[in-house]
Amino acid sequence: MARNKHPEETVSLILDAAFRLFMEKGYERTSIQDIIDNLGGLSKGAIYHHFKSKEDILVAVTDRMTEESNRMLADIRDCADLTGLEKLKTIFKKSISRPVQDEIFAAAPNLGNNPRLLYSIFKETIETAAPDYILPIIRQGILDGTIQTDYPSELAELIILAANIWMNPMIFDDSEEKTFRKFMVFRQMMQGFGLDVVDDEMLDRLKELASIYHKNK
Amino acid sequence: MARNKHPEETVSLILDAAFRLFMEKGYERTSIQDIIDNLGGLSKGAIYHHFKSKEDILVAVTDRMTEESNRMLADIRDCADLTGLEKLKTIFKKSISRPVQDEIFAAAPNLGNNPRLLYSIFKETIETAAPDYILPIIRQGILDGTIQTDYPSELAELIILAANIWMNPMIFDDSEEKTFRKFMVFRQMMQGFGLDVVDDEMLDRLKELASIYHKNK
DNA sequence: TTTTTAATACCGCACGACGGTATGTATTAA
DNA sequence: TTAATACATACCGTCGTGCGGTATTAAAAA
Repeated sequence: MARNKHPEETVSLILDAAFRLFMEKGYERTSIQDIIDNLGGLSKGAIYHHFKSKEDILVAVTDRMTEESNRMLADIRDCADLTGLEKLKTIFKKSISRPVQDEIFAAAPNLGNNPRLLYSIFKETIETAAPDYILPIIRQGILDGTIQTDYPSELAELIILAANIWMNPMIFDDSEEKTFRKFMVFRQMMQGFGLDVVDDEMLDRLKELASIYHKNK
Repeated sequence: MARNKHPEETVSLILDAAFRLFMEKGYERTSIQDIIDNLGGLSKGAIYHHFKSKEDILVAVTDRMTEESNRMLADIRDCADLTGLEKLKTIFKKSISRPVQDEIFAAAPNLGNNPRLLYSIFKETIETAAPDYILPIIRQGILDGTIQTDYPSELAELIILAANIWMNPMIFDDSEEKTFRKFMVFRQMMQGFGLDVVDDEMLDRLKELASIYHKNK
């Protein structure tokens, strides 16, 4: 393939193909050659010019996956006129009402059979989402009196673990009903922490989302 | 190596070596050749006679890891003279006071850098521990009135996920203090579900355990 | 402007290691 | 004597990766 004046387009192409293949076949069962074959004439050398290893491609793919979500989290975290508790509530509300047509759902992913990708999400959740996004919000909530806890960072971890992993439809291919039941238990857990973040409107929206997702596959 | 009249001993040797290597280097960075080299004269053919794939070895290793724990869970589950809530409490008490000198801790494992093994534990937790052990106990608790919930299987999942994954020192290499703080949040979560399963004696024992574990490495 | 230079986008082959298999052989129990 | 089985040996195809080379570009020098 001819040299591209804008190499980031090539990088993007590689990531597109890699993402799709990782989702379809899993990371381990996707070879570099598979990615090449889905790229239209690009060579192995090209890939290893832009990425230093296959693992490096996985990292880039995961980054791109969580980018949008992290941007949303950052926006809410940095919003000036919400209490800590309100921010938490906003997060769950938004994560429920996110557009369904985005590429993640379109790929009909199956992280439940994808150890490496699941591991990436898991790591991202613990090492980034919890300390960088949820924790500051909880700290604020403690200051403004809307959240009470003696262990903010552990609370942040447990909450986001439940939300990002256990309730993630990409990981658990739950039925519509099961998703709903999980959410009910999640709500009770949050209430147990004194956090009333799930209202009935959100539950309605959730049913809807689960239904759409299951029609897609 | 000469033919062994008791082939299960050979199988056990293979699993011993594989387990140690998986812990030390991770599943993916352990090659079949590595296992062979740690076996004293056993050949590749021998391994592939007893296991049909490397993946198959991983499954066997994980099974052996969770075997003891599952036996304990089964014992408690099938115990006749405890209420559901008491059984839950017994589980957490026992899992805290388990002997520290067992092989798992001796290997100073690092599941946090071991995607495949982490995935195995994760899967085992969701697909076996939750439905086969915790769920029946919760169901019993509902019947005998010591546990109240509309969503028993989801409650089982969330509880065991927090306990087996989030609070697993093999996965999270937490400091002694952090482990304790997690347990406090876990306790609060359980209380939020109306489950008072963590008493002060358990917390004391926990501090002790965390301390021993960290001296080992 | 033209020429030179240095960087870089990409090619493609070759390598060593890997997981896995086919086949052979010796030992055992029936 | 036979059939099954516990191994050994030799080999295969594929994989991730390194590397020498080439063409294209933008910046520096003329």
